[in-house]
Amino acid sequence: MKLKTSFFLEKPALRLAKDLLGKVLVYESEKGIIRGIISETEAYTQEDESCHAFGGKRTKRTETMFKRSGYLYVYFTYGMYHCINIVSGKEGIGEAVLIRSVIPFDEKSKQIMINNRGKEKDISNGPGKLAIAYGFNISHDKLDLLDSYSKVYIEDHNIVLRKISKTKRIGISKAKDLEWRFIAEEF
DNA sequence: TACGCGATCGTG
DNA sequence: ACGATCGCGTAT
Repeated sequence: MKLKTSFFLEKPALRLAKDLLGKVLVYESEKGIIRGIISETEAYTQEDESCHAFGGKRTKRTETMFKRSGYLYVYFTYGMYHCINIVSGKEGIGEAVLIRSVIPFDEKSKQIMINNRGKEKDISNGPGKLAIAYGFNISHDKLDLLDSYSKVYIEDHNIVLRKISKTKRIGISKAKDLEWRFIAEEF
């Protein structure tokens, strides 16, 4: 079932980061429907130095993070990769959850991902990789996952998680010690 | 207008 | 361990 407003509404980043594990990120792409089980996330809040919206910093890029929960925040990094986030918290507060890894939900999704990636291994186990696997880019920024006509949304398939671990975040230079990275280890 | 650097990835 | 590659943010 498609997750609606009540799942996202005003949910803080740390909570949403955990709740998204085991849920399914769906994109009705032109090449077919792509489903992936979210297996790794990271939380970013405006009190957090490594967050793009640290201290309430609103720029053209970060503006999306200040929307209400449930919007897609897409940014371009390292001159070649896109990263996908889901906005959390209340409108006017800059925070989001980075989707770091997904597991293809079914064979058809996997084939589309492989096709988009141009290889068979390690197709969606990293934020830049999964963006390529789905075909997401900056044009997908500011999509509203709660809009009933949206081609991007989250589904609940009642996947049971046996083990969730919490670690330090990756690839950042500030606020390194916060354990705001969440990984679904066993399903 | 100029410049330093990054919520990454693939190769070596 | 390191280079690719370029938009963003901050400073000039």
